[in-house]
Amino acid sequence: MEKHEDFFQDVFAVVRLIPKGRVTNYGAIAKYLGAARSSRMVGWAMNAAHSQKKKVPAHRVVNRNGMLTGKHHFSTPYEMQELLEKEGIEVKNDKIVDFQKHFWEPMIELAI
DNA sequence: AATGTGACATACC
DNA sequence: TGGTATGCCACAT
Repeated sequence: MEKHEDFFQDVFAVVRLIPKGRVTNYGAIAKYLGAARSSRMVGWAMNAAHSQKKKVPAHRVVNRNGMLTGKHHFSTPYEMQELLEKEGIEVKNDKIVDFQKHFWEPMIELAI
């Protein structure tokens, strides 16, 4: 087996697979990658998403509560919410409305 | 090698 | 409801 690529790259790959209008959380991604307890790393990977040449829809990744905790890391705090709303996701009080409804679970969608 | 960090998750008060 | 504490693990210095 080849050695794993950077954990970051795996995270980015999954995030890019998130369909438009869907969202997921850090824990789910971590779990999908086989590192269920590395949810923090997923968030941290997003921090590096900015340096990636390929765009990473980081706005589709929120915390377990559906809260836009990472919005401060965008160009503007509004960008994240606007992007989500543009995709048909309603955001109220920095929190996604009907989060479960829009939730996208890699484990299922990617049919491991 | 050791220490610090973090866009989380969970537990506790 | 919200602050604090702890576990967790990959990465930066």
